[in-house]
Amino acid sequence: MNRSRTRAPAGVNLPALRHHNAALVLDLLRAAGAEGISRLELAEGTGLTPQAVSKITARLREDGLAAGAGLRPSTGGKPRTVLRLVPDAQFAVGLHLDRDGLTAVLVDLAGRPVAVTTAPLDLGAPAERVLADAADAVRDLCAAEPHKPVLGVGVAVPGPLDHRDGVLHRVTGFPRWDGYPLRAALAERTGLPVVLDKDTNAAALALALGGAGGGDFAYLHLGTGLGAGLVLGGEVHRGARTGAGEFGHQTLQLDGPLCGCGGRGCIEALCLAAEARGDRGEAARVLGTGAANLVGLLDIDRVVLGGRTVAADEDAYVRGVRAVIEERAARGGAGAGVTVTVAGGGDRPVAEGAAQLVLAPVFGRIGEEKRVGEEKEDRG
Amino acid sequence: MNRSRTRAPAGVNLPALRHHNAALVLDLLRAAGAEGISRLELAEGTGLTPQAVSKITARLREDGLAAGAGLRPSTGGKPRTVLRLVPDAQFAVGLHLDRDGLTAVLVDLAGRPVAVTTAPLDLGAPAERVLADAADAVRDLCAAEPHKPVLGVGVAVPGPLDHRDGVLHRVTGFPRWDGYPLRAALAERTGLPVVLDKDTNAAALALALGGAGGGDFAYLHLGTGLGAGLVLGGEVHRGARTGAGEFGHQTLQLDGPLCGCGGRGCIEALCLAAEARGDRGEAARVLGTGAANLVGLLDIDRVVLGGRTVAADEDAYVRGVRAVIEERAARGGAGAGVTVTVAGGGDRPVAEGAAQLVLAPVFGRIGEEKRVGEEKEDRG
DNA sequence: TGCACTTTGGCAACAGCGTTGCTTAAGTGG
DNA sequence: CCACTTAAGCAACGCTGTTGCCAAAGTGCA
Repeated sequence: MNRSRTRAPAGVNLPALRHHNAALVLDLLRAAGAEGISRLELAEGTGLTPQAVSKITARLREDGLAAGAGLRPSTGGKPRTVLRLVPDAQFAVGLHLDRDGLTAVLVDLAGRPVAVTTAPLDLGAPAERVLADAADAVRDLCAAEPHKPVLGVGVAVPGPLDHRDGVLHRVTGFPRWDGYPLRAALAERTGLPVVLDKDTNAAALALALGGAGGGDFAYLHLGTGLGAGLVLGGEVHRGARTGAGEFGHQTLQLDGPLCGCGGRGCIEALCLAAEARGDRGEAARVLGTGAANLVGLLDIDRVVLGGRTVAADEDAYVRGVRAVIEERAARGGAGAGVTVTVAGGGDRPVAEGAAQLVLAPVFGRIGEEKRVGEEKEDRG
Repeated sequence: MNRSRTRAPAGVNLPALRHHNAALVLDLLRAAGAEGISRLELAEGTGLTPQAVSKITARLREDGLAAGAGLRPSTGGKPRTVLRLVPDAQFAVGLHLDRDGLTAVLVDLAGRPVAVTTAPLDLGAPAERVLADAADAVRDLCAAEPHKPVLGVGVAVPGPLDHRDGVLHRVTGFPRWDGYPLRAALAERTGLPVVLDKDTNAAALALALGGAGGGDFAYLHLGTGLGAGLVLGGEVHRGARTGAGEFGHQTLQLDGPLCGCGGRGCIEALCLAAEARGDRGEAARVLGTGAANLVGLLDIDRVVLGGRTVAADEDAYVRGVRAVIEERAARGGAGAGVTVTVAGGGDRPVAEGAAQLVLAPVFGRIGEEKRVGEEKEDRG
């Protein structure tokens, strides 16, 4: 009786099944990239029969989402036909609303950016103004690929927010946005579906789909603050209220120095203080200790570092974090085989990840259950 | 190309769809308990049409898994027929192998124990001996409900292990078990399917299904050591190598006192040291700080405490942990509305949770994807 | 008491899914 | 040139949930 509320209705009928399997095939096509993938490999990857894959791919080709891409060398019989995703069949817009700037990007189905816009932005300005700027950026980008369907707009924002409702909370430093229904407002302005998420989650999603291996991982963003994006089981973990990933204010030093949040011994405070006094080794060690805690708690495969502070000296941070994790693993603790890397690419991955928020359902990554029994609106 | 390995083949065909929907209905029937649930409520809960629910429940009734249970009062028309789960249609065995004792329980489909056995056990004894004791306990319990199908045996064990392979790792204090394929060995002995998991995960699963509300939560077990079981998105989070939940050796005090694991400032060391010197308030504060970290990182709804050390003074621990979380929430951090409770029931929930490891797939909770394309063995 | 109305739930027909059995296409190798 | 191998489509099929319709079983007012 109580669980019926906590679990979304997940009954599956035939259209939902069809959509699910098609998304699965599309996901494999995307992962295969430009080199493509054969029908039999798709069958193996999905667990479906080759005949079912043939039917599904035939539909995808009819819809213009897939196309043939040559033949494999024969292995003694008829050579396999290679299929590939048609990346420019559909597009999505990614928007990164930061404290001082706006980055907008139009990506194709493969996630590759085909147009990028950056502009200064004052998050402290009236909502109408910010909204207008954002809507303008979306309109300009859509003009880059006229007559091609744009699936929607993904928006990445710094502060706390609710991914489900698309409502902002107290964006740090900009209390005016508290309770603002950004998703609904932007959807009305643009006439497109809008998805809202935290910037760290968008970055994590971009990394999860960015080719650099699968597995569970944590993206740790160290800029003026410290936050995390978690990918567990191949999906972004947001928690019930999109609050997951509050990494900066984890206590790492009981009764430690006071932090801006009012707590004591927060990772963020310790890390930034060390960085401020020039002790980058200590900053990396603090970050690494927090990362090692996370690795042990969630049993993740990799840690990815990003943000301006890390970018200032990537090597030092990677080595420092890696050292702490490896030391703990060597003692018999968790963390053996965990890789530590940097995200690279500056802030653009955030905007691209925001666009992936829109693309994810197409490939069956998230938001699947919302479609059951609903009719999709078709917008041109 | 790389993602095909990280993601299990999830293609869905018609038998899989049928099983999925039937499991969904069974889950709602279980949640409804003895008071039952009507077809229309099932339809609303699953998102399927009433007619589909009628077909599915008809099959369940034929299989003896569901039965009628009276009528609802009429609301102006034909009264609804109430359906309920038939709990004693099938059973499952739960085994809790602890360092010094063995608890075995036979539960029905509703998760209620119908027979319990406890016996002393020496985990340091030869594997043959431990295995024989476990198999005997299983045989004795099965005799309690003869001629009724037993779905399998769930086994909860303290140390690190691999849930997927069913292989033990270095069980703390008992290095001999390292690499022992307990699942396969016990499956051969008993002739039943066996599922292996950590004791904290089993306890968490029992709590997740134990009626006390849904939502994501963490079970923190403080006994001779400190571990955690995480339930995220309604399912137990194990991580890729079943390593998730290593909570005791999270660093909470940089350069703090040395821990038995070789690290410094581990929660476990700080907490148990405070407890040893009689400072229970400090022990609770340490535990609460770790819990607050976890609440912020994962955005969970509740924290459940358990274990012998907590049981010695439940009030002190609950109040202490709650105080830390509420203080952080009051400052504007995460944790508003998070409840802190104790598990209660001593160690028996672990054995019951172990049995739930076997029942979970029946209700579509976990291990769904393994069934696609495979034929289930039927054992009587 | 009887009739109108509401609500439940099953029967029958149906569209559409992946599967199976078979055929055709398109290569390699002796 | 022929035997063999492998890939991929066609047709028939079983089974899914859905739809349209109707019987069953109540309530409530005349």
